Amino acid sequence: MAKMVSERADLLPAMAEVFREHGFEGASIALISEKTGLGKGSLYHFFPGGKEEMAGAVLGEIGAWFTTHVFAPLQWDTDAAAAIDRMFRAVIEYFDSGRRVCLVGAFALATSRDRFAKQVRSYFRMWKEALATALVRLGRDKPAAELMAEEVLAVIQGSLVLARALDDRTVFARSMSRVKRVLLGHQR
Amino acid sequence: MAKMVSERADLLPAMAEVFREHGFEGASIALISEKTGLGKGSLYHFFPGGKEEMAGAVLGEIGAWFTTHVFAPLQWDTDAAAAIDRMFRAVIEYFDSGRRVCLVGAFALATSRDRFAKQVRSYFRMWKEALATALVRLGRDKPAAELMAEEVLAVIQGSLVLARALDDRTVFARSMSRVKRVLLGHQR
DNA sequence: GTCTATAAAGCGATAGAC
DNA sequence: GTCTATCGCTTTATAGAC
Repeated sequence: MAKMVSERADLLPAMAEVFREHGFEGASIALISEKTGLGKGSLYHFFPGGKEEMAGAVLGEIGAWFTTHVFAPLQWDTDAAAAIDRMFRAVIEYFDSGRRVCLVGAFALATSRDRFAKQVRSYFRMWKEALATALVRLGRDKPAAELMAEEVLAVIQGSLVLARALDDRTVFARSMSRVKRVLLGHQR
Repeated sequence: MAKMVSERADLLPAMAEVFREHGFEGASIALISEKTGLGKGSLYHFFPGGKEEMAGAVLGEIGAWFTTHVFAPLQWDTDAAAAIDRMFRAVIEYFDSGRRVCLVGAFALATSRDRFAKQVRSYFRMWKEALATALVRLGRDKPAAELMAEEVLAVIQGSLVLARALDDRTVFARSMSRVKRVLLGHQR
């Protein structure tokens, strides 16, 4: 077995999965080491700040992914309806139809909220603003668009909670198509 | 300072608060001991099963509270509109207008879900069924009522996530009044 | 029923060889 | 850059005095 040389970015997906499944406190360095296949020493080499830096980096990557694939299209695409449609596709795929938890939402509920408050708030604020912008472009007035955006985010997060609680992935798919229908005005 | 003699039930509210604020893994016995004002020895006297039994008892009490104050009225009250109205009052007060997290929802997202899957599922199933029953009594047909109930629960849970993430308690109040208006058909 | 003392295990983090 | 060994601390849980 050859010794592998890693890059920081390569570790993030596996680390993200551990944090998603076990939460910040539940994700032990031993477990992260096991799931990334890297010894503790190597982990601390890449993340001298320890577990907190690891979780911060994971949140950062999640934020970047959503910025590229969801927020930016919503904000700037001239075809707002198409951007919203793509948002739902991306969300359904990302959260694996409700089988996968939203790490940012989970962190928001837990103790970790305090540690990562800035990143957590920024994630939801950007999403809300981007979606509201798309809705304005679709003809809604600003205040109504912001209320709608807020409700959509709440339904997404709540459906993830409910899907997991009821152990029923149909919940998430159902909620997403319902909300999409409301947003796009029964077009499809 | 006189030595106090406690009852198991008296400890549950303080323990619930610790679990809410720190999650299952974050709630250490030392912290629970501090917040209940009881030594570790006493805690293990009441809960020989340790932390898992403590969390289970807390979930049990939460379930009982909601059964009495929310589920039963929804299920059996002949005035369904009044029962729904009271549900929202109870929920807003219980979750302290969004400042307080839903422990059951938080457990659903975290590792603890697996341990307490039965209690978590039961809580949401009972709530959904009770609310759907009230909606049927209000004139909706069964399938529509169940969909609405599902969405209401999702909005409640999601609003709690969002309120905490954005650190904005107006989110929760706003969502609740919006959802209530939809359910009761713009009556008030 | 309450407490303190303590055991045994796991934790995050570091040191240092390679 | 990777690993193993280890430190120091906290954890859950128990034992036993009162």
